[in-house]
Amino acid sequence: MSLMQELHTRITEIVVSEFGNPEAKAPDFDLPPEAAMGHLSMPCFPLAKTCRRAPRQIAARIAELLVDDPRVASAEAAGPYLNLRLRPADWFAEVLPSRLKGDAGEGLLPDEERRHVVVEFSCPNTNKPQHLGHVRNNVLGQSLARLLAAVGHRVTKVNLINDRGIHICKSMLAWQRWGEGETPQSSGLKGDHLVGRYYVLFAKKLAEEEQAWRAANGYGEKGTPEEEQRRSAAFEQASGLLADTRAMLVRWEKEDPEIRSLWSTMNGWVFAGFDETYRRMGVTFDKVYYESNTYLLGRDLVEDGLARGIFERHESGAVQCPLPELKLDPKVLLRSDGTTIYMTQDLGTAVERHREIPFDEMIYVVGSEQEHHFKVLFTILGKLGHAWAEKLYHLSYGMVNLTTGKMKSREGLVVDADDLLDELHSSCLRVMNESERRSDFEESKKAEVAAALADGALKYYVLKVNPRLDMLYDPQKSIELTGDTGPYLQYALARIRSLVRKSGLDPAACGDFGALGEAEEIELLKLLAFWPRQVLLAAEQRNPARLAGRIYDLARAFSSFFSAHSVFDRVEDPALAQQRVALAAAVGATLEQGLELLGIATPERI
RNA sequence: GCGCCCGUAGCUCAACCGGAUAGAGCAACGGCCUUCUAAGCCGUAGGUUGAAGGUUCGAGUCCUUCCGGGCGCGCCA
Repeated sequence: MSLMQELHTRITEIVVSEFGNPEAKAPDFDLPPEAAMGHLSMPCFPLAKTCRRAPRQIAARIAELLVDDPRVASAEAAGPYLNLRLRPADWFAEVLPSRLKGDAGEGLLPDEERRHVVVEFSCPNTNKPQHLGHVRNNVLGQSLARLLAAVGHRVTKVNLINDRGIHICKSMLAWQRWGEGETPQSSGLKGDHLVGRYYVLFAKKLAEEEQAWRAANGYGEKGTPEEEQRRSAAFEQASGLLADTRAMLVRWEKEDPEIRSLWSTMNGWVFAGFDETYRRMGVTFDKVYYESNTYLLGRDLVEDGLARGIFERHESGAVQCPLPELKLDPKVLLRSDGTTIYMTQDLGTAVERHREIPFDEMIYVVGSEQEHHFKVLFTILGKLGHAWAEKLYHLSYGMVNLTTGKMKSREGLVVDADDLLDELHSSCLRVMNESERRSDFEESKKAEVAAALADGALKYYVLKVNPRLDMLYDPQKSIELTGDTGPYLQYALARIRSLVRKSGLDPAACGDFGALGEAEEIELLKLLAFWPRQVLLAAEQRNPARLAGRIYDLARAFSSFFSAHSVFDRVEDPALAQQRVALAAAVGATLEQGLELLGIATPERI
């Protein structure tokens, strides 16, 4: 048990014995708002009711009884708050070795709370390259998976690629019609970018067709909203391009060899492109599924539900699920022509997934615009009698908006993931080339470091924002490399590594910490002591942004310490140098763990 | 119309599920490299937390109403 835990237990004992309240449990320790107040604080308000005593009296009494505790250097009541100071040497001796070894400590869940968690994320379409929205998804999913694993869960990362459907046929049709046999090789384009180009081209040709159609029908002027809606619907019926696309989908479903061949060729290009982007971002999966293999799942499930009276047949012939508990209209699960829809597939996929991987919990990392869909999905699975439906969770994240407005992939108004990484890469290179300190870097080394920094800049930019919120992407700000950024964190870590290396001292060889005690050192100690709990909280709340903030706090505290004090150079007392190196190394190990949990690269030198 | 989410410094975001004086970065201004990495550090300035009520020892956080914004409510995916 850690010192903090011991003291917490001790305080609970005091509360029980002093105030005769067997139910009471001391509130969690907090950091006092001012360092001068002490190391730990505890508000005593929550105890007031059950102890039937004023908070300040409780704080005072606990302080009184703790003064003689050998683990405590000082204990005082500041009004209703209890402020404690530990003996720094003892606290350092406990925390530093533990952080150096990367012990999870309180950050590790007890065996009975560990689960097998499936995290499904990324799930791209094969009709376009990945953009910033996908980046947010990838980076969130990857980080969440690592966080959950870090606190003791077993995690399976899963990707379900949307590789079929009418939208895929659009890029296929455009390539077939206007591509003139262009390939990634002939064009020098990454496969996903090439296909994306034809998806955009399709949208352009369709818009032209619609314009011509409107002109021919005398719809030059914009009508009322109702009229416009009718016209759009009429155009959808009249469009030759759309009709051809639908025909292509039918041929695809009939496994027409020509269409299937075109499909696998173009998908192959996209997969190769995706692989490169994933590799670049350090995103990996334990299992990859393809919708072309799973899209038929679910029909039997619906038929079965119909037979069991859970679903009903509408007079049109469609099968639907009534949803009075959500106060919603019935959700159609099979169209009147018997075909399946998105929801049907998701139902089938979930059931199949649980059969294959008997998870305790599954997290879908999907944009917030699908909250309604998942609410309905989980409800229907529950109605079908799957107890695990309660263990499904939609990690809903907000949209990434641009300073110029919304992203629209059909119109090519997106920030492309690869382009953005390239831009960040050259920005990092430029800074390195301008720096005299880095004049001895080899060119290949520079490129390697720039890649790592670009990785950190992008991921941290995305991860530091609470997933739930929409975020704004500002191209100017995102290539900033100073201040609250990924490179700042990576830089702090690289400095520590260099420092420890140059000191020639073994951080682990340090047994005594009596020389430490400067304000900046204590600040670091507190952050390190709370670290395992922060990891646990971030995992519990499924919020990497929480951890990102704590990593930044730690890096900033170290930078302050580093500016204020010499670690070993010109430090007279060898014991002090040794202890400061151990402190630096412990911070380094923690930063390293934190960055790893965010999926951010940690270059040795910067 | 109904449902969900958001509104904090000029801008982008924090605030450890209700705790002490709401914090960072960027932008602005002023300092700090013959010493362990200046992608750094220190300082100045910047706020009626959209508005009004309420709940309580205590509210940016919870409740109500209003204002403003986003996203949904397909036999599309």
